[in-house]
Amino acid sequence: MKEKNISVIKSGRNLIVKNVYPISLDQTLDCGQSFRWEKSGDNIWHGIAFEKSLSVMQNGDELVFFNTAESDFNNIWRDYFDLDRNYEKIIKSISRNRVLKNAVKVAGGIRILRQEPWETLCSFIISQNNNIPRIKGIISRLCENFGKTIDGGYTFPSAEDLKGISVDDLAPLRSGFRAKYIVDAVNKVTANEVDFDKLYTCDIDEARAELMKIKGVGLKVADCTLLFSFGRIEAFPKDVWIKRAMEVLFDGELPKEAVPYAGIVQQYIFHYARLTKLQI
DNA sequence: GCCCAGGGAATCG
DNA sequence: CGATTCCATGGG
Repeated sequence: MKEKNISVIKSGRNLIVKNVYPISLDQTLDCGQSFRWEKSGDNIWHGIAFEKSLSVMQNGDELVFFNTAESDFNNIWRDYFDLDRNYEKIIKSISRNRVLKNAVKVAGGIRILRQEPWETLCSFIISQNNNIPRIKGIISRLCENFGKTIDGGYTFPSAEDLKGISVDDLAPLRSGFRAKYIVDAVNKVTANEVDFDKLYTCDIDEARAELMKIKGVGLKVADCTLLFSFGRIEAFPKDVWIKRAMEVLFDGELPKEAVPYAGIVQQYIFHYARLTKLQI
């Protein structure tokens, strides 16, 4: 599993990371798996995760982590950006399929993030029957109202931060019918009725069922959480885009080359379908 | 006004 | 079971 030659070089207060291939920060941070990263005009991505603020930039095949300690890189960002998974091997394998080979051309720089479970669960509860700009707005207001202020912005409020919250308390989010789902998630997670720890390794259907104890969490939200937080690439979130794309591209059935890497391929297809607006 | 948005619950038949 | 309807809100 470990990729061979990631090299991490200190350069003043920055870290230069080389030999990560393939990776595209633009694709990875703007493909709908996360909602809190923003790129400034100077090509630098800014975000907050695990209560740490990060500015990061890509220069060709180099990643520059600004003002980042090696310990933070190794403890947080290395896993967050999934830098130790061998994507080259996966792409080689799925590219035997002609359509997937084309999808890789426009989306092959995506890394499946390993985000905080609570943030991902909450974000995709908010995502249901919603569009990405408004999802981002609601999440932004959630963080401003209930997160901690740190240098560079607000943290995503933990379930514990939100403990005891009511639907009325969430009114400033303007999240509509989803507020009651957020409340139920807060209640079940803080009460340990939903156990995140086992979701990394337990049977995938058991993991889905665990998350689906929460009202407002169905198969799609569960699979997004398992894929974008727990590295469970066998999860395959089926949203409206994917359903359409699967029909057009594959007559409804995932090519067998893709099955072992379903979740990663899902992101390639999702990004490909949205970019090309399905005029394929 | 209408339609749709990274769905899911409730309620049918 | 599968199919339909409703859910809040905002942009096109």
